[in-house]
Amino acid sequence: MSKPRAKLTDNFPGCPVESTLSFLDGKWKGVILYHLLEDGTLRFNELRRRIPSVTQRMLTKQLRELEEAGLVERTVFPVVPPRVDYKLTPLGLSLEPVIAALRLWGKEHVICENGRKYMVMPEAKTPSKAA
Amino acid sequence: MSKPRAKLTDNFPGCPVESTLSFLDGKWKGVILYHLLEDGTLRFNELRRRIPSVTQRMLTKQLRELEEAGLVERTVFPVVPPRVDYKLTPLGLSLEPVIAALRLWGKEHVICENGRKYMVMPEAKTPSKAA
DNA sequence: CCGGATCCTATTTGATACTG
DNA sequence: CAGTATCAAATAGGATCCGG
Repeated sequence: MSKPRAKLTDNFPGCPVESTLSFLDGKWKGVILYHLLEDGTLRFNELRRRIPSVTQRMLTKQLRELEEAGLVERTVFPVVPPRVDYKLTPLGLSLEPVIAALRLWGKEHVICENGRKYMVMPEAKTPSKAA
Repeated sequence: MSKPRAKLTDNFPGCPVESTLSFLDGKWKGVILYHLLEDGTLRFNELRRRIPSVTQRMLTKQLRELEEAGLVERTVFPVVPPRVDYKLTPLGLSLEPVIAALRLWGKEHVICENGRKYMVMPEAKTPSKAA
């Protein structure tokens, strides 16, 4: 702990971009947020089923980080067997446009099948030239 | 090589989100893209000056990854001293709405000063949790 | 059902020195 | 100026077992 690597970037113009990305960091936060946006409230194992290749440990971990960031709310029901619900906080919900933008770009420019990635160049399909 | 960690997620609904994020992954890609969007073309050290805490090694690495992803174009001028320009490809430019969304959210919900992060809740205007 | 605790490996990043 | 090369540290992620 002698020298904590700069957790975030410098306070420079690009900072807001990095700040936002820092909340989406980790292998599963994007999908988690996506599913919570879609379904509203999900239990732990419901989330797990929607993200088959995530391990219990990592799902827990990423959910805790999202919770700590104030994006996700965790509700524990004192019942047996245990029941824990996850849903987005207002702050989490406010990420909707961000997730939407990420999703849109992915749908337009990446073909994702069977775990493989293929790029789709912009001119090949839509000549939406904004340059 | 026995079991390569799934590089990407499953081909599930959240996939486009994850795909896009995978291109922005790494500590500096966000800022790099931001600055290239802002300034159009930048030389290596110009980029470095805009991102003071990035190391030479990392800047090179991330730029190479962006190049390989087809988002950034690298131009080497055969002169002495060397000159290398970086600019976005059309595909890279198409990320503009994504970066804009990330940036907007960051500006609205995160205060980033002196390397510290403070959240700004959507309803409460004052960050009562800042400790 | 929802985790926490351990252990272990892979990947990422940083520090530093060197080069055409 | 724009990198490479090496080494070491830190982190992330996965596998597995345990527990209320």
